[in-house]
Amino acid sequence: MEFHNDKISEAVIRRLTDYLRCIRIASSSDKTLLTSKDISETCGLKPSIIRKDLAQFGAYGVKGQGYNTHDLTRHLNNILGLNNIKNIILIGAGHLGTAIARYPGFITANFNFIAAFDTDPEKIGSHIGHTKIYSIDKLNKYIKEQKIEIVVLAVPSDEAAGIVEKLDSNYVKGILNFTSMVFPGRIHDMYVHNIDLAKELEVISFCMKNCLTQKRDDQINNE
Amino acid sequence: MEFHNDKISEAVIRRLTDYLRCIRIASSSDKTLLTSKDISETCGLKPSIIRKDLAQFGAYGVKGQGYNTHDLTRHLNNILGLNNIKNIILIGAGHLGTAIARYPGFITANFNFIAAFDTDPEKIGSHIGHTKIYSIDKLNKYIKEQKIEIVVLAVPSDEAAGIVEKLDSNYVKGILNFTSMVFPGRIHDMYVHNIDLAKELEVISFCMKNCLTQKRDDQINNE
DNA sequence: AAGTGAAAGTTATAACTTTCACAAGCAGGG
DNA sequence: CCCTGCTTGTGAAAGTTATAACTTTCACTT
Repeated sequence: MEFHNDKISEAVIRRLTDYLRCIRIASSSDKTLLTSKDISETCGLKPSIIRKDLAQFGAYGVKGQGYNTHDLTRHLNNILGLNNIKNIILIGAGHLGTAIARYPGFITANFNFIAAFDTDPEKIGSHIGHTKIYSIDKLNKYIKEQKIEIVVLAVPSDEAAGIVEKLDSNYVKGILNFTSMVFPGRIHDMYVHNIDLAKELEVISFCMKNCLTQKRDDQINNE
Repeated sequence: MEFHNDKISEAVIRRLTDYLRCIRIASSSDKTLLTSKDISETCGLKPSIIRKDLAQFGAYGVKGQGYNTHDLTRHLNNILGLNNIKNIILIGAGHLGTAIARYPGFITANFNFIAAFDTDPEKIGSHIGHTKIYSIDKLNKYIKEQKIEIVVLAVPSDEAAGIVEKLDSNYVKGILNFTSMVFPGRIHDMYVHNIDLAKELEVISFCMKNCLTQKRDDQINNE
């Protein structure tokens, strides 16, 4: 990779994905150049930080003009490693798991649900879209055979810990955890990322009442 | 409210929700006291920041002992405003919307989906659990009548902007946006919170490759 | 009833992030 | 071919956050 700086925080990465989305939205129009101001208006961040984030990875812009949407998309995809298709699996084919597997955004980002796993005998053998559901007994065998690195976990919360514990960490390096179970950032050298939908609602609910400014990491006032 | 400090960042709020979840998980055992170290081990944060976060809102702990799980839960729920039931609505009763409405974590956090809205005539009149699906034409009428403050948006991405634009901002103050559409933090005085499931996968994918440390806001190394 | 250990609360500092302000430089027009 | 306007890229300053180290206080023990 061609970028010089040696340390990038997760916050920066999150913003890069935002920029990518903003470009996607904007490029539906015929504009071929976007300025940091343009992007800032879509995603609500300040132009200065957008410029700084992008400059960190190289001078992608043209002074006086802005950023070429096509080039910038390519660069961002490259930084984020989204250029090649990554096979991932789904564990738990309930309502949420099914919805996740069908979520169109994954395809855009080049993630492919190659298989799903569940305990329910009625589900085993059926499909979610093109993704076949297998018995969870075959999970680690499949992981090994297909060298699966990323797993999406959408089982009932009380089953989550047991499954994570058993996952073959020789192959699995990342877990996207949609259960209400909380895991520390790393388990057996696997990177775990917790997403709790209710949490997001809790945050928004608090922010609604207390937020005064409109920036991302809001400063909030209480009496 | 009894807390003295006047500024709280969103990051703190996110951590508070984590603590709440950690307590929930831990309190299934018979422990009545939890230390900052206990909590740190479940959620992967450092004990010092947990103590600092909690101390900011008052001295809830007992020196030498830890935090009383019951008291701390009550305090955290109080800070986050989760003690009373909040009626919310769902817009878009597709796969994702349906899964969200069924997500058990919302009930725990006292959020109640009082109604859902969709354009599909076949869905209108049917139910997701106890939540009835109405025509989207009746959306603003319903918002006004029921004084809805929080809306969960799970429609196809290309419909998102149109719906947000039309929402009655006299009542709606918070939008939880599950579409791939990106909104700035505030629109017409409504606080918008974007959740893109693919984004989380993008972040984890990057972190997997590059993360070296195990803390939340990871420091990442590239060559 | 004093002593001890353990963990909360607190403070100071280091690390990191964001913001501002300005220099640099490209494109288009005259 | 230079001049003008505009936006990037950057370096320093401001602001913010996390961390470690320290002090306090409680409960339990003897």
